[in-house]
Amino acid sequence: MENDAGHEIAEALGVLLKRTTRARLYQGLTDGLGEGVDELTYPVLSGLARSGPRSAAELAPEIGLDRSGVTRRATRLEEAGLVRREPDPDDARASLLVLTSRGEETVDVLRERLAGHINAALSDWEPQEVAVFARQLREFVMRGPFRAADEDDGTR
Amino acid sequence: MENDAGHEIAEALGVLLKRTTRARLYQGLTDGLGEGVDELTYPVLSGLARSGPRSAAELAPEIGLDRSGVTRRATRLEEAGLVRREPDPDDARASLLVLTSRGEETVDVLRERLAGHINAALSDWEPQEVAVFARQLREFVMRGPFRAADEDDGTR
DNA sequence: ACCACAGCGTGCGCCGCGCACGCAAATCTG
DNA sequence: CAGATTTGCGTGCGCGGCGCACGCTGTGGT
Repeated sequence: MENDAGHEIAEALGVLLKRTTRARLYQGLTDGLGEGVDELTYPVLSGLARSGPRSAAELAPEIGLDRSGVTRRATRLEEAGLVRREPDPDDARASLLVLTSRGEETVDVLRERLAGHINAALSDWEPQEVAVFARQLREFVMRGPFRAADEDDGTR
Repeated sequence: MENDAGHEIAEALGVLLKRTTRARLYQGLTDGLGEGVDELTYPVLSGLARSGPRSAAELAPEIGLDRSGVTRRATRLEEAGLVRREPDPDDARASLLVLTSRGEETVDVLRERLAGHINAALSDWEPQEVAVFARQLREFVMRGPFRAADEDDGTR
């Protein structure tokens, strides 16, 4: 069945995921950004930048990890000075993860690098083609079949 | 920068990768297919189905793993009766990984399930929209910024 | 005031991976 | 043809990340 788009998408995703498993996001994406930040800690940074200060437990399902995993990664970022732990003003036992100024700078750099690599790879596409693809991919990811089991619908 | 497609794609990929890290491909994708097959061994099956019998070392860069990792996964599949090791007729020290009939059936089932889930998720898209997206995604994966460091160009 | 409960961080065990070693076969060299 | 080097495979070892379960502290209800 050659013209079955589902198979084609599945195949492409398979290759993509295998690659990103190893060369996680991009070779040397986090070079020169200090010790704490790597492919593992980046999702924490990105999540915090997207949603503002949050607790580790609240961040966990979004990253697809246990709370303990987020705690460890956040600790690494804390030691690197990119994340700060603040007591939740509403709940003294909860501690909020907050990006420091250096953390915000770092995530900005990472985002810029990522977008740059992607735009460069798509430089020979038609601009409207790229725009369409971006919207479709976003839609596919949001409504597609890859939703985690215990994930809220993103409306916050 | 709202209309920068690079950022939008990067964001979507980030969410996708985080999700697929945990709920690897699809919840319950490998249910009822026996003990040996899971999200880890699937790439081996898929790779063998795509390229025919190959050695573990030859398969490794495509999966993004060390040879030893492929060996272990293949061993698991072998124990489950989905993969058979055959001595390479041209080289007695090399052993080729070959899908058994059950292995082929299994990978067919998996492919069908994956394509089914994807098509279902995209059921409210225009058919030509889906086709365009599939081609673009394939193009993006093949020529995009996520190539592994030591990977051939796919032309075989 | 007491008591179940919620939230966090951490020790423990598991699992997968990369590295390096040993063995067997092939290829090279004289 | 014989010895030496290279190639390819599988496996033992150590490392690192993860999930689970525990203990501790604070919260809310009765």
